[in-house]
Amino acid sequence: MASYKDLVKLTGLSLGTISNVVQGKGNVKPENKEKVLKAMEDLGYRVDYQARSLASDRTNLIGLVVSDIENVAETKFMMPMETFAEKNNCRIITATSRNDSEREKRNCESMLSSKVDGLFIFFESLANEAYFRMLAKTEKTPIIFLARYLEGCDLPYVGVDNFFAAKCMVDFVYNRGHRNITYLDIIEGAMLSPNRDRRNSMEAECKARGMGFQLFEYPTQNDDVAVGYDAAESLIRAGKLPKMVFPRDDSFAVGFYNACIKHGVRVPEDVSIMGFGDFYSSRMTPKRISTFDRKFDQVIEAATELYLKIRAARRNGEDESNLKKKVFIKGCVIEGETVAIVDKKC
Amino acid sequence: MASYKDLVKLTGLSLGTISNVVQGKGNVKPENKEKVLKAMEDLGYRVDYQARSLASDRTNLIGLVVSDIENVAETKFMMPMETFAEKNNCRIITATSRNDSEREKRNCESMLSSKVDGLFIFFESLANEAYFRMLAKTEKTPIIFLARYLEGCDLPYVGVDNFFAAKCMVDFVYNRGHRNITYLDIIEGAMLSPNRDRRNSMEAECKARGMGFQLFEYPTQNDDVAVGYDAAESLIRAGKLPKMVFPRDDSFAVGFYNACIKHGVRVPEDVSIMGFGDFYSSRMTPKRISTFDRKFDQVIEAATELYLKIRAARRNGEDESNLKKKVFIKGCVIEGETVAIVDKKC
DNA sequence: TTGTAAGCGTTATCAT
DNA sequence: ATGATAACGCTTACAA
Repeated sequence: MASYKDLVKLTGLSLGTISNVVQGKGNVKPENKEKVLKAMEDLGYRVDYQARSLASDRTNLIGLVVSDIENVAETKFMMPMETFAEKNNCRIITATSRNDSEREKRNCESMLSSKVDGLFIFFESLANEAYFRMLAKTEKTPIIFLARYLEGCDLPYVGVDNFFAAKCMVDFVYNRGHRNITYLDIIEGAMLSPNRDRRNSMEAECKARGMGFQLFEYPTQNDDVAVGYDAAESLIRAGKLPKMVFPRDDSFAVGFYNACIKHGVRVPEDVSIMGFGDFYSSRMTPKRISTFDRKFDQVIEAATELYLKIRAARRNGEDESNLKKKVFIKGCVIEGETVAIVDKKC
Repeated sequence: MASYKDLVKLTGLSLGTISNVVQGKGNVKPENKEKVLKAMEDLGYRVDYQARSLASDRTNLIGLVVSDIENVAETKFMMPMETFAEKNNCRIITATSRNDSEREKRNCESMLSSKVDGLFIFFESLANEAYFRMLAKTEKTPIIFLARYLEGCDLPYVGVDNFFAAKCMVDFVYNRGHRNITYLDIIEGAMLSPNRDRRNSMEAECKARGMGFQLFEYPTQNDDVAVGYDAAESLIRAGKLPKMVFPRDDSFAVGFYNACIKHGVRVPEDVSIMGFGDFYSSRMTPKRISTFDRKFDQVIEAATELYLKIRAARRNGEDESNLKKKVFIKGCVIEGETVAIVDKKC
C-alpha cells in the first residue's frame, strides 16, 4: 500500500532520491539512503511492478504457453524456466492450451497484452500456423518455439535433434545385434515436426544399415500409457510380438512393458523395448526402460539464452540476422535394461 | 504498440469513448463503436494490462506458489487453476520454492509486488511460519493455503480431509478382513499437517477397531519411489514383509510394488498395498494400485470459490467473519487390485 | 452520447 | 546529491 509518496512524506526527500535508493542506482548520500531504507522498512514498502513496468517499458515477465502442463514432458520445462527467471529476476506467466487451438491463440494474445518481455510457445498442433506466421512478422517481443518448429517460419526455435536421436537409437540396438525393428506410433492428423523427423529418420537409419523397419500405427488421441498397454496385449494375443519394438515415447513404452509383465512375457528376453524421452523410466518400472534422454533442461537453457540475445539485439537496434535461430539439442541414449543383446542374425 | 492515443487520432473520438468501446462499457453510438472497432483492427491494437492495472487497481493476476511443480500432486493444481483463471479472465503467475524456504518467501514477496489479486500458497515446510503469520495480519490481498495448513493461523485454507481419508482407508481394509497394518513413512523434521493428520488418524482408527498398527519410518528426504523400492527390498530380504502395508503415498507405493514384482512377491496374495493420492496408480502399474483419490480439482475449486468470496467482501468493505475459511475436501477410496480379501484372522 | 482531466506508482531526464 | 517534472497507457469520475 505504501508508495513513493509516503516515503517522501516520511523522509522529507524527493521522489527522485527515493527512486534511486529503491533501484540502487545513482548517487545518494549514505545517511539519506539509510533514512529511506528505514522508512521502507517501517512502512512495509514493496515496489509496484505494474507501475514500474509502465514507466520503464519492460515488465520482467516472461510468458510460457504449453499445451498441457500435466504432461510429463512439458512439466520438465518449468524448473529450468524458473531457474532462468530467478537469475534474471523476472516472473513467469503460464497458460495451457488444453487441446484447443483457439485457447492457444487467446493465451498468446493474453501474454502479449500482459506485455511479456519474451514469449515461449510449445504449440500443440498446426492449427495456428497462420497466426504464428503473422506474429513472426508483426511482433517486436521475442517469441521462441520450444520443441516443435514450423517449416520455413522465421520464428526462432529450440528443440531436440531428432535426427541425431534416431541415429543414436538405431546405433544402440544395431550394436546389440538387432537387425529388425518395429516402430509403434499413433496416427496424427498433421504430424508435428519432432515426431515426423524422428520417425522418418529412424526408417532411414535402418535402411542405411540394411535393417528391417516395420511400422504399426494405432488410431488414438488419448493416453499413451493405455495405448502402449493395449498395443502389447493385442500383439501378444495375436502371437505377433516382435523382438524389438520402439514405442513412440516412454508413456507408450511403460504401458507396453507393463502389459508384457502382466502376460508373462519376459523383457528383454522375449521382447526388447526402447522408449523415448526419459519420462519415468528410471523410476516407475521394475526394470529401467532403455530410452533416450532429450535433455529438456538444455533445451530451455539454449532457448532462454537465445531469447536474451534477441532481446538485446532488438533493444539496441542491432542486426539480428547473424544469430543462430534454430537450435537443435543433442540428447543421449540411456542404456537401461530392456534391450537385449542378441545373436547377430535376428 | 498502438495505444488509445493512436485510436483517438484515427477516429477523431476522445479517450473516454475509446475506453468505453474497449471495455464494452457505457453508451456509445453504434456507428462510433464500429469506427473504433475498425481502428483497433487496423492498428492491431492490444490492451496494455499493465497500464490497465495501474489505473484500475486490479491486476487480474493470481499467484501460485508451489514447492515443486514437477511433483505430481502439485502439477494437479495447475489445470483446475487454469480453468478458474480462464473463467474469471485472469492470468496465473507461478513460482516454485524448490526446497528452499528463503526462495519461497521471495516468491511470495514477488507475487505481492506484482500486485496479484489473490495468492495461493502450497508451502513446503514450516520454516516460513512466522512470515506467513505476519502476512495474515498485514495483507489485504486474499491469501489462501492449499493442501497444508498452519495451526491456529488466520489464513484461509483448503485441503484434503485427512481424518476422513484415514477412516475410509482403514474401513476399506477392515472390511476386506485385514486386522493388522503397517504404515510406511519417512522421517520429517517437522511434520506437515496432512501427513500428521493422516498418520495419527490411521493409528487412532486402527485402535478403535482393535486392529494392530505398526509404523516403519525411513530416514530420507528424496525420491519417494526409490524409498518405496528400497523399503520393500529390505523387508523382503529380512523375511519380514507384512501382509498389509500403507506406504505414505502413491510414489512410495509404486516403488514398493515394483520391488515386490521384481522379487517374485505376489501382490496382493503375499502382500497387500494401499497407496495414497492417486498419482499414477491407474496408469503406471500392471495392477492398479488401491489408493485414495484426494480430489485435488475439488480442492482448487473450493479454494478459488473461497478466494472470490473473500475478495468480494474486502472490496465491498463487508464483514468476512462469517465466511468458512477452513475447508476440508472429502476424497474417496479407489478400490484397485492390490488389497487382498483375507480370512478374518490375520 | 461524448469529451476532459485527474490519477494510478513508478522511471528518467534535466535543472539545480 | 537532490528536486521537479513529464511520461507511461489506461480508468473513472464529472462536465458538457
